[in-house]
Amino acid sequence: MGTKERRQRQFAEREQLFLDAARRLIEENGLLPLQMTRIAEAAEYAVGTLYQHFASKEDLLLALTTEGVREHGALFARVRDWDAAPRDRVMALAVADMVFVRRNPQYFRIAQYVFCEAVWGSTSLARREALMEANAPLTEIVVGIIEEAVARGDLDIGDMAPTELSTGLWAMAIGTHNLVHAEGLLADFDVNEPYLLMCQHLQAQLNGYGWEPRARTFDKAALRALIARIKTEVFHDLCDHH
Amino acid sequence: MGTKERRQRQFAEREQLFLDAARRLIEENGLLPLQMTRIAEAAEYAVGTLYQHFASKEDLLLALTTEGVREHGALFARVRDWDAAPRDRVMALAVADMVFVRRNPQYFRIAQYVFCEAVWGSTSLARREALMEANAPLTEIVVGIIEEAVARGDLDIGDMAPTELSTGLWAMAIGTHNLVHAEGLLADFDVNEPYLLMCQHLQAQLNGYGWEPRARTFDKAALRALIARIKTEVFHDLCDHH
DNA sequence: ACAATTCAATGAATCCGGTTCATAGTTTGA
DNA sequence: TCAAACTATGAACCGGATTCATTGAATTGT
Repeated sequence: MGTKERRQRQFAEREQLFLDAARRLIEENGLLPLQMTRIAEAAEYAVGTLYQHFASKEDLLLALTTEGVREHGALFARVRDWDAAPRDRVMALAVADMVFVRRNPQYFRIAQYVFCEAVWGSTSLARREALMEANAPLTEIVVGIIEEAVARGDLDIGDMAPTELSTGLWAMAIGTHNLVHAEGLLADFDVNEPYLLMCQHLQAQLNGYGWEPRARTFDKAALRALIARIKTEVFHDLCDHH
Repeated sequence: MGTKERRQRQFAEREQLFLDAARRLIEENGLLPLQMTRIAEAAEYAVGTLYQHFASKEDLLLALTTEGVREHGALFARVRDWDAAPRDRVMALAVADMVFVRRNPQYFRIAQYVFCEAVWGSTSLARREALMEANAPLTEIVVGIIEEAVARGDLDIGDMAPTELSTGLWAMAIGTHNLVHAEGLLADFDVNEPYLLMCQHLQAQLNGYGWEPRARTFDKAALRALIARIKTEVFHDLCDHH
C-alpha cells in the first residue's frame, strides 16, 4: 500500500503551499513585516504545522532562496544547451540573470539576508546542504563554458584555473545585483538600465581576459542586438515583447 | 559658559564608547549573539542610556557601518593624494580595500546585514543620511581618478559617463567581498588568496576598458610587485611586514 | 546657601513575535 | 470496532528589543 508515499506527497505539497504563501507575502509587503503567524494564516494552517516543515524562520527563507537557485539553474541549463560560441553563452548567462531578476524581483533581497552570518548561522544543516546542492549545477555550467572556450582556443587563461576565472564573473554579477538592490546607494549614479550597464562591463571584462572573438568595448548597439538575439533564441517564452 | 558644549562633547564621547563596545563584542562573538543589554553592560551604562543615542539596534549597526565607511574613505584619500598614474591608483584602491578588510574583518558582514531591506528599513533617516554623506567622498575619489585618466588620454570611455564606469569597479569590489564573506559558498572554489585573485580580475577588467598602460593579463609576479609597491608607498604604516 | 527647575540615567516592566508542546483529533491496522 | 500511532492545533512560553515612570544630579535664580 502506498499510504506512506501519499503522506510524503501531501507533505511536500503543503511545504510548497507554505513557500508560495511566504513568497506572496514578501512580494506584497517586503521582508520586513514577514511573520511566521501570517504565513501560517495565509496558507490556512496553524503555526505549529508550519514548524513541522521549517525549523525556523531563517530556514524558511533559506528554502525560498534554494527554490530561487533552482529556477536560476533552469535558466542556466538553457544556456548550457544553447548552440552558440562560448563567449556568447557567457553573455547569455548574464541575460539569464536579467530574466531571473525580472521574474523574481525579491530574490536577491532574500538571498542577501540569508547569506548574512547572523542569519545563515541559524539555519539547519539539511537546508544548507540543499542549497549547496542546488547551487552546484550553476557553478558547473559556468566552469563548463570556460573550459570549452579554452579547449577550442578562444581563451588562454595561463596558469589560472577555470574555477578561478569564474569567480571574476560571479563577482561582477553578484556585485551588480548588490548595487542595484542596495537601498539608495545607486541613486547617486543615475543609472537607468543597470543590467545593460552590467553587460557592458562584462564585455569589457571578457575582452580583458582575451576571450575571442573580441567585442567592441562601449558599443551599445551591438550589445543590444546580442541581448535581443539571446532573448529570442534562448528565453523566448520568458520575455515580454516590448 | 561652555556648559552646553561640554555636554555635547561628553555625549559624543559616550557614543564612541558604545560603538567601541559593540565593535568589540562583535569581534569576539560575531553578529548573531549581539544584544543591546550586553552592549550597555560592556560600556557600563544602562540600556536606556544606550537608547538615547541609537533609536534601535539597527541604527547602532548602521552607525558602526558609517564609521567603517569613514575609515575606508581615509584610505581612499591616501590613494587620491598618491602621485602615480591613474591606472596604478585604481589598483591602489583595490589594495586599500584589502588593507581595510584586514583591519576590519567584520565590516562587510555588518554592512551586508545593514543594507538588507529588512534592516535598512528600520533605521533612522538621520543615520542613513550620515552614511550617505560618509560615502560620497569615496565615490568622488573613484570618479576623480577615472576623469583624470580620460583627461590625460590613458582611457577612452566613448559616450559612457565616468560614474557609469565606476559602477563596474564597485561591482567587482563588492562582488568579491560578498563571495569571500558568503559563508561556505566560496569553499568549493578553493581560492587561497581571494584578494590577489580580485586584483587579477581587476587588471583584466581595466585592460578590457582599454585603460593604458596595459597590464599583462595573468602575470601574477608583476601584480604582486605592484601590490608590494603600493603597500610601501601608500600604506606603509598599516601593513604587516611579512 | 537654598529651593526650584531642568535635564539625564536608570532598569524594571512592557511588548512583540518566534517557537514549543500538551491537548485534541484523525488515520491506520488488527 | 478499538487501540495504537501519528498529525494538527494554537495558547502559552520565552528571549530580547524597546519604553517610560522614577530617581538623582546639575543648573539656574533669588
